[in-house]
Amino acid sequence: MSTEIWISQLQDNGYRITSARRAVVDTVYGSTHALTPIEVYDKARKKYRALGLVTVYRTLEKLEELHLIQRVHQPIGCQAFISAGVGHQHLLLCQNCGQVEFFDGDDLDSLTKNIARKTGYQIKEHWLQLFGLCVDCR
Amino acid sequence: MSTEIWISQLQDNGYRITSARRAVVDTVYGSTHALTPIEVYDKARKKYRALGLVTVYRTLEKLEELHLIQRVHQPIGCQAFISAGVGHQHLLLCQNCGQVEFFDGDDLDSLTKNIARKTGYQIKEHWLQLFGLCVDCR
DNA sequence: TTTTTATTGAAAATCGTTTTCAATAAGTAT
DNA sequence: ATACTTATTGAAAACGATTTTCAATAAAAA
Ligand SMILES: [Mn+2]
Ligand SMILES: [Mn+2]
Ligand SMILES: [Zn+2]
Ligand SMILES: [Zn+2]
Repeated sequence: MSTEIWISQLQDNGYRITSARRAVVDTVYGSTHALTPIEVYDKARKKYRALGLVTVYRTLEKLEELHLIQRVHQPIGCQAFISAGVGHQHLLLCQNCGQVEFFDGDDLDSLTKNIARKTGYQIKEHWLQLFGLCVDCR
Repeated sequence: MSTEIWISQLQDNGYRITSARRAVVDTVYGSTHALTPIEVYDKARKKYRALGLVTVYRTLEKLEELHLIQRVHQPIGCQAFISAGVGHQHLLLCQNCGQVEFFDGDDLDSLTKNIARKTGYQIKEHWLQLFGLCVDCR
């Protein structure tokens, strides 16, 4: 499990592999914190100085399109990205340090059935996110 | 239950009641769809032509501050607002027409306890949102 | 190596939002 | 009612984030 997985995915989808894209991939892949475009830019430029902010936006766009990263919605803003989890998962965020973890095993079936019955809605999907303090911050 | 409730709330908190604010309140209060600032502006200007977009932003800011409205996060964007529910509630959104409903009675206690145990996090709050098709759209 | 063309970063354009500011009008005191 | 104080207003300018344009470059194919 390394960044080469993402690189191959880009390649397999007809995208060329460049130094700029490697720098962005290296930065975002494996980050334990959600990163905004500017944050990606600042970090990635330490690996590849000539990198342009525009390319960060364009690369994030492609990674999101390939479901390799996902946008993280937070009270402070919704522009940050994190590696996408595999399969059906949800996020757990530390309100202090911004660390992100995935969890699965939520069982919302009886809940959604209930709501569907009460409201008449046909429920297609759900967003669930937990906020709290991580082991280091509690 | 009318817009006068919001008007009083504004008044009680030292804000003056103006035609511009009435137009915004009349537009947002009771809307079954989340509205963006521009959408509020377009609708409210039919009630009060001289209204400025700036005032829409400023009024929404105050309504949010008083917890009378809340921001709605969606895949397409996170700038829209809807009347805030009372107490602990969650949103149910129609993916077709954008209608918003509230629901309560979710019991996530055992889930959060589980996740807390597995991850070591101290969980403080949660976001839960359901998406689907409303009665009219299904 | 040569050729093709996707990708690049700089600069300009655009979009949503915020700030500035002088004029106005809401609420209060007279 | 009238005068007074000051919060509120909308227009214009400023701002920050994102997107578009474009000529130069470099990745991949021939
Ligand atoms: Mn789930
Ligand atoms: Mn809940
Ligand atoms: Zn933490
Ligand atoms: Zn609908």
